[in-house]
Amino acid sequence: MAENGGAATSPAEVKRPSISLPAKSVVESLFRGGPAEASPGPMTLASSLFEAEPEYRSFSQLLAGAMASPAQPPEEAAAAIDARGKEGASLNLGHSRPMNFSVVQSQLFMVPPGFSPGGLLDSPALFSSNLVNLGNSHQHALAEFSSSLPSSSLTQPVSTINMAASSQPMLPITHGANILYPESAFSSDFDQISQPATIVADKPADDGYNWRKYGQKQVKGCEYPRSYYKCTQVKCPVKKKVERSVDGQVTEIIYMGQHNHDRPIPSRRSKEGGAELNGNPDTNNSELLRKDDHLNETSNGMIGLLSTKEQQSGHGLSEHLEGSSDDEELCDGEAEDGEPEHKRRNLETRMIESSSHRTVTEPRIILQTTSEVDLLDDGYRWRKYGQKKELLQVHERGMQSSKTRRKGFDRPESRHNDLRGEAQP
DNA sequence: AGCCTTTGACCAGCG
DNA sequence: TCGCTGGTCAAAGGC
Repeated sequence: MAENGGAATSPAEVKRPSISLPAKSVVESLFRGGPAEASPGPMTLASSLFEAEPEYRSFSQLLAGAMASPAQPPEEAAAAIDARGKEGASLNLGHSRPMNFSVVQSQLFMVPPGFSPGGLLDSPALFSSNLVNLGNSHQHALAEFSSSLPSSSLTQPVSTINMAASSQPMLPITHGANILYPESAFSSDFDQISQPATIVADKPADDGYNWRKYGQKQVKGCEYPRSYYKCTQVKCPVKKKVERSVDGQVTEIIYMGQHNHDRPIPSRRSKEGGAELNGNPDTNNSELLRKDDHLNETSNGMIGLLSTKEQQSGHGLSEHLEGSSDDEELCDGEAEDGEPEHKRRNLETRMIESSSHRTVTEPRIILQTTSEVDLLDDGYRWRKYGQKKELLQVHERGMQSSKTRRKGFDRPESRHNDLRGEAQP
């Protein structure tokens, strides 16, 4: 039988550059106050950057401040954000910071059921054109969410979190160490249900709901087989698609639909994932969930999308840093012509549009480099050769990349969609 | 016994 | 019309 997407998908063969923290730098200060051993995720980096700037209280202020470059006064930056808010906004936090690394936040922060992106989406601070008054609770919640990312985040090239419409529980995020953050950790009813702090990748997404796998396919252009799950609750229309890497890590989860029922009782789930329930919800999660209560007021979103592919892909950072490489985040065989990718993007866009009741503006936070030559600690030395001022264009590329995943491996183009006895290694 | 996963086959949309 | 592709069905088997 044909190899699953090509034998080249072996993790050992895929060299994924990772980012390590500079021994001493501003970065170090970012982690102060956090758990001793916990390394923050990229979002933490971002949020920490925000917090390190006390004068920026609201997200809009953060944006304004971030937008302001030495050549662009904050007022102009804020105006630019106002003008482009509907298209998303980029943050340039590097203007006044001696950062010698960069983190690009792009694409996928899709809020799954329970996390109620509706709350976030309803938040004018995050998604309105004016980007006004991001409540501290939101900012804090976001920061908390970020801080809950696994420590391995720092060794990931880049964290891509995309927010779109969904009412699904927070998705687990897998990282190299098979640590998942339970989507339920962001659900409003978390307080009532004992939840794990971490779950392993054996379960694609223990979000508190019960899922039945009803299919699996090798999707063309995607590295890993995609599994199809249905919520086992009767008459619950929710489905999700999960892509896994060969080593079992979830690389992407796409939620479709909205649960029309409450979560099953924990005992039910404990049967399926007893170990998952053994974890002690750390204070971060607990607090985060309390924060999330503010966010979980509405749930109009229908699709959640989460991807860790860019985290796992060592190219993500560098390409983002180069500022024009989102288009390269294509599945194999599609990078050149882009047409199939366009099709795919349209399909996914359609999915979201058809199932969401609102127009979703994806947040896009970009931390750009400031120096011409940046040491990224990913083992390579990067030279910045360009920068675009047009946020709209950047965002549009971001929209594309949010729907595309970099495919780093060759895979057969012939029809081998069905996995026939291709057991996991 | 019930629920799950696996997997070959089928279906529908699209170019 | 045909082939490709993603999504789903459903039988079989496992736990």
